[in-house]
Amino acid sequence: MAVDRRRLILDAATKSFSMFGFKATTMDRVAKLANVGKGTIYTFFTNKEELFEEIVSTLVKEMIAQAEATIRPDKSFSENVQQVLAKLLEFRTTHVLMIKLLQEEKEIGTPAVLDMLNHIEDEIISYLKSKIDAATQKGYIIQNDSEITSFLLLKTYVSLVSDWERNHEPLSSEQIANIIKFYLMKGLSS
Amino acid sequence: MAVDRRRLILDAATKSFSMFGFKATTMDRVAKLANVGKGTIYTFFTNKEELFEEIVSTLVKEMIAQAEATIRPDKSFSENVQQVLAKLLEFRTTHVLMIKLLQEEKEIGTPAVLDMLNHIEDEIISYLKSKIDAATQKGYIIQNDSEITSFLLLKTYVSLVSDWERNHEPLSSEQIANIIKFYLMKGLSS
DNA sequence: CCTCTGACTAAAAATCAAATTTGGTCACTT
DNA sequence: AAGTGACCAAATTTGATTTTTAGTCAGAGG
Repeated sequence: MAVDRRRLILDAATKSFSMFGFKATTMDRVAKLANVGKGTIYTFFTNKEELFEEIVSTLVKEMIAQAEATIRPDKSFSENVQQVLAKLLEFRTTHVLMIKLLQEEKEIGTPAVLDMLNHIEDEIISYLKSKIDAATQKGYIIQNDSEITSFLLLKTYVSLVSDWERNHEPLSSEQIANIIKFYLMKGLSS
Repeated sequence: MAVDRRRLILDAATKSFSMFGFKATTMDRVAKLANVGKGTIYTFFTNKEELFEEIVSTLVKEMIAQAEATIRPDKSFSENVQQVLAKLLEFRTTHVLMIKLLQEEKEIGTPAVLDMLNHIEDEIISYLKSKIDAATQKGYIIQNDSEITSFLLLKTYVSLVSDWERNHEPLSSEQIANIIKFYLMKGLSS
């Protein structure tokens, strides 16, 4: 096997999705970029959506791996939650594909992109939930419903980072950390 | 003055906005409904937006009056917050104009409507803030920043009522009340 | 006078057919 | 068997044409 065509296609598609978004990325362009016949793409992926899905799936793994890497077992649960949220949210502003997806969703409202963003949100909540469940198990926090807690954690974080800016000066990460600690963590501390 | 033409126009426009939304309401239709020449509308309102604004402004006043009416001085601050939020959110599902605006924003994305919804949100937050400030003054709660508190209260409430339903069974008002109390109120209690 | 009107206009939006683009296939090459 | 690109039906874009609409204003009516 001289060249991994599947890899070539994934790399080319990732580049194109990042630069032009989902809608403006054509299968012809991906084929050209990957130096591959268009038909070859369809031997690895059943359609454009599935190709997109695989790439987003990798993106999510990358996100969670980076978040996971920030965890410091010597720090408190509350501080680690901060770290993880901060890292996850950083993706919004640094990762090119993520930026493009958020922009495409807002400006064009491509349905496939909305689906993916919802999917990403679900994955993040599910990851947070696993962390919260583990912390509950170990008695670090008290807990009613970890699903609701993770849901609210993410929603609150996103609100403070993006919605807040419509009417106010942006909040620093430190301010956000304090707010989350003040409102959401007090209820959880045992 | 036999008939209050301004009133006729406002009533007709309110009906039309409620039935057809902002975009599909034409000034001709409003004039017809109000039994008034089209030119007459422009003697009271400089343009369609301003007419709309006045109607939404009335809607907001109505909302806040209804919320205010649910306040029971003999109940706790926390319970009253619940009551007020519940009442405000009830508007989303009962008031015909509100329903139409939310639907138009989601489906067509009319910019003038988005502006109005943002405006409504701001008014609600400002109202909540005034209540929180009063409660802080009286020593019922402790408080860092009432602006952030009201912002988070509303955002959390809306998330629980609408976003939550994408993946879960809707929450009952009682459940929502408990969640808000558990997460947001503990930090506030003195 | 002064209020009110609806025919009028310029600009925006909807319509529709033709032209172009695009996702996906498959007969053929290597 | 793996890979390709010409090909096709379906979707999208274009642009010229028609229709609708916000806003105006000359004049009717009281």
